Amino acid sequence: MKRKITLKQIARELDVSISTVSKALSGSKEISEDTTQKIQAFAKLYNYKPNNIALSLKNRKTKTIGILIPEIVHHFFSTVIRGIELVANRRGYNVIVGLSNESFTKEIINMEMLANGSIDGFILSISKETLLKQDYHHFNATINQGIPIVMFDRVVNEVDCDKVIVDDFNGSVKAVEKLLEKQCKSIALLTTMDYVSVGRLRTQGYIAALENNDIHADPDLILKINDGLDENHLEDLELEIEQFFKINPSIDGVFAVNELYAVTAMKVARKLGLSIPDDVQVIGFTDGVLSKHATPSLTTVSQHGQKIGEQAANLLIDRLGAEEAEEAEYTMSNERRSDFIKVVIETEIIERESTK
Amino acid sequence: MKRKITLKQIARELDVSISTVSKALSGSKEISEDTTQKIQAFAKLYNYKPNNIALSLKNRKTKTIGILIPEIVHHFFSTVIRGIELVANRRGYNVIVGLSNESFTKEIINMEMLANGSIDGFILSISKETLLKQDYHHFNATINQGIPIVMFDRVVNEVDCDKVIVDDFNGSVKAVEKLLEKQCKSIALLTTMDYVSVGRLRTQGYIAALENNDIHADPDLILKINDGLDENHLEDLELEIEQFFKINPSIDGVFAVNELYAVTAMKVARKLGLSIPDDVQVIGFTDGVLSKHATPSLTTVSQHGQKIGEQAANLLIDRLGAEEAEEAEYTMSNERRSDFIKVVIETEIIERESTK
DNA sequence: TGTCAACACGAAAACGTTTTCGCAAATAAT
DNA sequence: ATTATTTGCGAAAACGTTTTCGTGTTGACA
Repeated sequence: MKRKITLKQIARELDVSISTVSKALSGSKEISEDTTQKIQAFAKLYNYKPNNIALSLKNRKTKTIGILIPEIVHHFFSTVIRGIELVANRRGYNVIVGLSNESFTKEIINMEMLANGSIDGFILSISKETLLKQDYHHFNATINQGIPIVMFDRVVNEVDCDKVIVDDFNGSVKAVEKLLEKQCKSIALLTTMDYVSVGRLRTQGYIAALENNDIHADPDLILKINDGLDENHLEDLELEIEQFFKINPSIDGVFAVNELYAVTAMKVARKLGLSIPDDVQVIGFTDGVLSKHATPSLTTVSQHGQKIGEQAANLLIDRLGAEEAEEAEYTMSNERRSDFIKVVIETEIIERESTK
Repeated sequence: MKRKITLKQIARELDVSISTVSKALSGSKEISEDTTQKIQAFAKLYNYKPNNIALSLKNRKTKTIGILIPEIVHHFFSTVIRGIELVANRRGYNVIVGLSNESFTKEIINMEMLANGSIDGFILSISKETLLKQDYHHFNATINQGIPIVMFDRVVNEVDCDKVIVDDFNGSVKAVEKLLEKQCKSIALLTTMDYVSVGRLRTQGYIAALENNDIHADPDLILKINDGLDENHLEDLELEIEQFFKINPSIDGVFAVNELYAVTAMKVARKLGLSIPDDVQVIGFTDGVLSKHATPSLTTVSQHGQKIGEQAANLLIDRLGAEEAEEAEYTMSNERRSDFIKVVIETEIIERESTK
């Protein structure tokens, strides 16, 4: 069990100073060719690699990004992580993951844990509880400490930072207009409570699309589902949707703000003897495994999670680079209130079997 | 933009030494109550938190675990991560994630990147390419450097470390026996190529279960699917399975080693006019979103990914603790070849609509 | 032979902690 | 009043780097 070798050990072994070793390894021309050769050979032999922690301490940056998301067992979030990891790695960064579990407190604890030097910046999506509480002080505190944040998907105006969002509004508009185009006359909306910003935006898109086509949005056709825990009370969800269908037999099109609602709607419809897409057409938001492999496969609004992750990572790393540059220059007394960027990722409709 | 405050700054501000501050904050009784009060108040006011990097350097441990998995957009792996994160956090550890993307090279690069001080230990699942190459030197090298590894799911005998595995063999046996119990006479197996150890084990379980019941396993009923990239050539997968069904019309039961194969089989069966579960019953391995929400919902062998993650994390952290203890004791010249633990997580059959 | 660069290298500081040890002053014991 | 013991604090080392600034040795040049 050989611990990793350090500069000091190499120095002692070769009877030179630590500085000489360091310089030789970085190829400084301050050191003679002879010693450089010798040192490099020795280092290679013992597989020397500089200790990251020591470097982090010295450089006051860790080259790692903190990701903070509400839940990881979730297709959308994991694609985002994949995107982040992809560009982070390409640009020499590591990725450390924290899970808030939709809890305000865990979000804060996680942030504080990572903000103490472990990471250079955050990429995060806000937990539901935080959204409910509307308490964003921890984000602002972190930013004030000089740690940049990039928010994605679930973002909020109260925090000044770069943001990457899905074009929820237009995505919904597109979806609903697609249904209209396919001759749906009575389009229902399956959505979440309003405090989830994406839910709200998608609802607005639904309404706007209808009104664009001179159709008055009938409140009875909107089902706001209280998703305390989503996955877990599947029965309730099914029941609720079934009731909804029974009360509104006119429904011939369904737009659901997530996959689960969409496939559940299909299930219920079939149970009620309705055929898809002949009697009811369905479009969901979020293009995940479910949509692809459901029968019939589901037409969806794809969010391009990976692209979101990539963009977020690029924004963050760019900003980290910029900060460094600023510090290097004359200290920029003019407090450059650098403007923050909001990237909107366009959605795309993927047509499958649940629409005609 | 106030950088985080350090001991040094507090010391300067309060006109005491750094050591005094440090001691006061840790509540050492070496320091008078007066100064302690003063210092603690000041620290609280300025929200002092010790710098993690500095601590890591000093203590030569980072309190973070490196997770290295082939793919994150995958229900099973993300549940494992959730499990790891859960106990890691509870036990004061952070979690840093690397993705190998099933690539041998990326696996090595990632390991080396993290092994240079960034983490205290690894939890990993081996990439397919590595499995194919059968080159495990990087794992052993890491272990020799004193960095413990815990492998899960895709493990390998050639590396001496703790392991957490699913009881693939018995899971398969249970599944097949369940089908037999439900009066299936001709049970097909949809599996992967043999180099994926879990695929092999599940295949063995299938054969054993049949033989236990005095049925000769018919090679024609075994379809080994070459999943170069799984998700991406869905069409091919469907076609291949369809051919298989046509050649073997006797099939009245299907056991698939993963969800995707199972739902695809159901899709194909339905397409061929077979009804599920009346004509064909299906059981899949891996209990993910697909199984739960497919129609009909899929009877599966659940792997308890989260439990696997929790166990793995506990094993690793226990070992890290043990190491520390060893160092503390007299240096243990007797080279305690500590025996490694292999935890087997039992599977469980979750019955749903795809079986009678 | 004396002066000056160039060369090759080392000492030391810095990043932010914790901890051991030493030392003075204050208190206690004789 | 003298010695012994506590009390309260600071100096310094250590973790592993990089980098700035010296400094001694060599060779060239006048």
